[in-house]
This record gives sequence, structure tokens and C-alpha cells, in this order.
Amino acid sequence: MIRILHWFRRDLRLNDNAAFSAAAHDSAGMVLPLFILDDALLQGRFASAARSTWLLAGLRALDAELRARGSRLIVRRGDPQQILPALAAELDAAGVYWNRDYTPYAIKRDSTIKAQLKADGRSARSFKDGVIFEMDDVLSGGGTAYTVYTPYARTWRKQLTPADYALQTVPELGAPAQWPASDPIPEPSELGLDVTHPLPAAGEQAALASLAQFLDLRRNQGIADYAEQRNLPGSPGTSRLSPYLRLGMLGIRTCLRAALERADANPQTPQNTRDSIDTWVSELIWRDFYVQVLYHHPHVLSGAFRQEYDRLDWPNDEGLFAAWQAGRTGYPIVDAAMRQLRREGWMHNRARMIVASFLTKDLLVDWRWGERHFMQLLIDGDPAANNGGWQWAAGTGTDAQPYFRIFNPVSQGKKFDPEGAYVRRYVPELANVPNKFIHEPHTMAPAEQIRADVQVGRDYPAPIVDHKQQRERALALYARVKK
DNA sequence: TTTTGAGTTGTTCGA
DNA sequence: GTCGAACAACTCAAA
Repeated sequence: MIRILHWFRRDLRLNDNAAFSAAAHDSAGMVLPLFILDDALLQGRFASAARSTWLLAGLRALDAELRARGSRLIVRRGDPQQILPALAAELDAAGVYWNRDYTPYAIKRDSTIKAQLKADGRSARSFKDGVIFEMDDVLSGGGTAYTVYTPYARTWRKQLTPADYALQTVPELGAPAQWPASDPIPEPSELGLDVTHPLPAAGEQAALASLAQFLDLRRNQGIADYAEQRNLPGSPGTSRLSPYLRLGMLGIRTCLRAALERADANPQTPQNTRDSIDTWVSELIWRDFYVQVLYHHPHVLSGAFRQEYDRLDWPNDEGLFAAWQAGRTGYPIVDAAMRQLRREGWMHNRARMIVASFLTKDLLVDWRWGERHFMQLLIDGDPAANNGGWQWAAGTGTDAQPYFRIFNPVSQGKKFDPEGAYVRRYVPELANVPNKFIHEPHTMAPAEQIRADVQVGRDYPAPIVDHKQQRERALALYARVKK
């Protein structure tokens, strides 16, 4: 009877898991589930107390899923490059399987481990699992990787077949006569993590329930209105699935299949629902796109995708950066968003664009400072998507917006949070400000400020920069690079 | 090789 | 308040 180790990483689920299914199949159920807590990832530049806490919750949920099926999760703490070959030897495993990860760190680590395992005479197999299309799966007519989203997405959709999102069921699992030693899953405090804000319910059951709720057409707030509602940060219009996708508590094939079946199953599906499903699938394609961009252009993690933009001479005012982080810029939609990030470890997508534009184009701070701050606080923080989003906002990335397209934080607020619901929720000192002034409270006359229970400059900051002026400075900053 | 069409999510200005 | 045009030019991808 052979044993195969399945090395869990960003795939904390049993359903629809390519490597896990293959490991169970090839070992006739004698798959040994393993997770390694890698100190390098717990302490690196992008380490996050919130995300690590979320991970620990995910491990507990995964262990519970496994135990319900007569198995369990083996946990080890340390360097995977040492632990895996040693553990494979100790357990006399015929092989080790895992799902691919596409960051430069992961690629280097995995290829080292694969070579070691093979030198030891074991099989080492990696699988595509976290995306629909990976690496060179989607190429332009010239045989090169796309760097522009729209033609990438067109080809992605054209070549998609049902086989690309076929699901595997959870296999029957066996148990060895004796389980190897396992470190306990640590409590967050044991890792020095002190996250006080609540997290979503972890695990694949919670993830599947969230997906079902999002796609439920009988409720008004399901996907039917997604195309419109998703842009309103004060409304529950987005899927909220990103934390589950980040750690693979939810599979991407499961998402895609469920979405497409909603549209296809019923010919009566109204047009706005079809549009919404299509819009959401586009978001899933964006996710594949940025993974693919990072795979082909790993330099984006240290500098601009378009390297001429590394010459941008950012003023990088630390005081302005600190005010942005704290949500005290005097621009209500920006402050609401930054406080949501601290309070929930999550931020609405529209708000992410607004605060990214504000940091780079209004405060003239290097996008990498914002990228790092997001990674440290977001429970869904993903190197590929986060980097892609920041570089897009900064105008240094793939498919860059024209550089003069600078968000106006006041008009964005008026357009996407007209009643100020979002602002009022996260900036309570503005709770009683009338809608008319909610996005520019400093324009209230003193008497109006008294009526609204807020004195700007005392209870809430006056704008720390002048948008119009900073916009001109940003244009000048970029113009210097262009010539 | 050359040409052509198009590019996530905007803003501002003037009629 | 609403509308259309200008913003500035460049790169990518496909024909």
C-alpha cells in the first residue's frame, strides 16, 4: 500500500482540489494531508497578522473537514525545504503532490523541493488548481503572453471548455495505522498575532455557503444586480468571496461552474442577471490575468511593470502617508475606506481604487508603500492581484490608464456613495452631516457644522492636501518621466 | 511588414 | 443639471 503526501498551501479545501484528488486516487485513499507553517511567510515583507489569523482559522476548519472523513491534518512548523524531504522519508511516502503557486518565492522553493524529492527516488507532482488558465495556457496569436487585459480575456473566453471547470468530488480517505506526530495548530497569540477585528467564518463549508448566497437569484442582493451594485461601497453588492479564494477555501472552478450554470440552466434568466454573471466572470478572469502577469514578469514585485516609471521621483511625505493609513486625510470617502481596512481587514473594490489613486496622485507617495500597507492588513491580500491593482492605479502597470485620468475623491464619493452610507458607517464623526456636504464637510459654514455636530479641524480633519493643486503636481511628476 | 483598431472602473470644461 | 468633446499619445494585438 503506497502513501502520498498532499502538501496544502493555498488550497485549504477537499472539494474540487486537483492535487488532493490525484493524491487520493493514486494512493487508493492513503493520502497524508500536510500543512507547513513557513516562518519566512509569517515574517516577510508582506506578512500580515490578519491574514495569518485567517490562515489559522482555515487550518482548523480544514482539520475538522478531514477528521469528519476519518483523516486529519498533519501540521509542521519550519522550512518546507527541510521538512518535506525528511517527512516523506520518515513516512516512507511514494510521492508528494501539491497545487502550483506562481510567485517567484514559491516557484523557487517548489523547484528545489521537487529536485530533492526526485533525487530521493520519490515522485513529486504539481497541479494547476488555483486558476482556470495558468502560465502559457492563454497566448496571443504571436505566441507570447498577453499584457493587455481585454484581448487576454477575449482569448480566455474563446478557449474555455467545460473540461476547464470540471469538478472532482471528495475522494474516500483512509488512515495509516499510526499517524505521524503533528504540531498543534497554534493559537494566534502563540504566533504573536493580536488581531481584534472579526473575521468571516473560515473553511470550505462557509465558503460554499457564501457562494450560494451570492448566486442566489431569489434574493435581491444576489448576483442579479451585481453589475450595478458592486460599485457602491455602502451596499452589500460584491461577492465577498476574495478571502476564501485567497487561501483556496473556495475553488475557482467551483465558482466559475456555479456562475455559468446559473445563466445556462434557465432560459428565462433576465438580461441584467446575465450581464451581472458576465461581469463577475470578468472579475475572475482579472484574477487569472494578474497571476499570469506576475508569472511572466516577476520584476513587478520590486518595480514598475513599465520600467521607465521606476524613474518617477516620488516626494514620499511620511506624514501624509501616516494620515492616509490612519484614515485622517479630510477626504471622507478615503478615510472611510482606510478605516474599513483597519476595522475589517477588507476593503470594497471601488474604495481600493479611490484610495490607491489618492495615495499616488494626490499625496504623491510611491505605490509600493500602499501595496505593502494593503498586504499587511488585507485578509484577501494576494501578491499578484494586489500588485496589479496598485500598478494600474499608479499608471505604471499593464494596460495603464491614461495618466491624466486621476480620480477626484469628492466626485467619486458623490457618484458611488450619494447618501454617504459608507462614509457614515466608518467615519462616525460625520454621521449627522447632510448628504449635500457628506463628501466635503469642510465647505459647511460654521453654523452648519454646529448643526451637524462636527467642527472641521477639531473633530474631523480639514483636507490635508488640495486636490486640484496635487493633480497638477502629479501630472508634472509623470510628465518628467515621459520625456 | 504595415496598418488598423482599441484600450476596466475619469475628469473637466463649455455649451 | 446634462451632454459631448477634449484630454495626448502610445502600445498592444490582430488582420
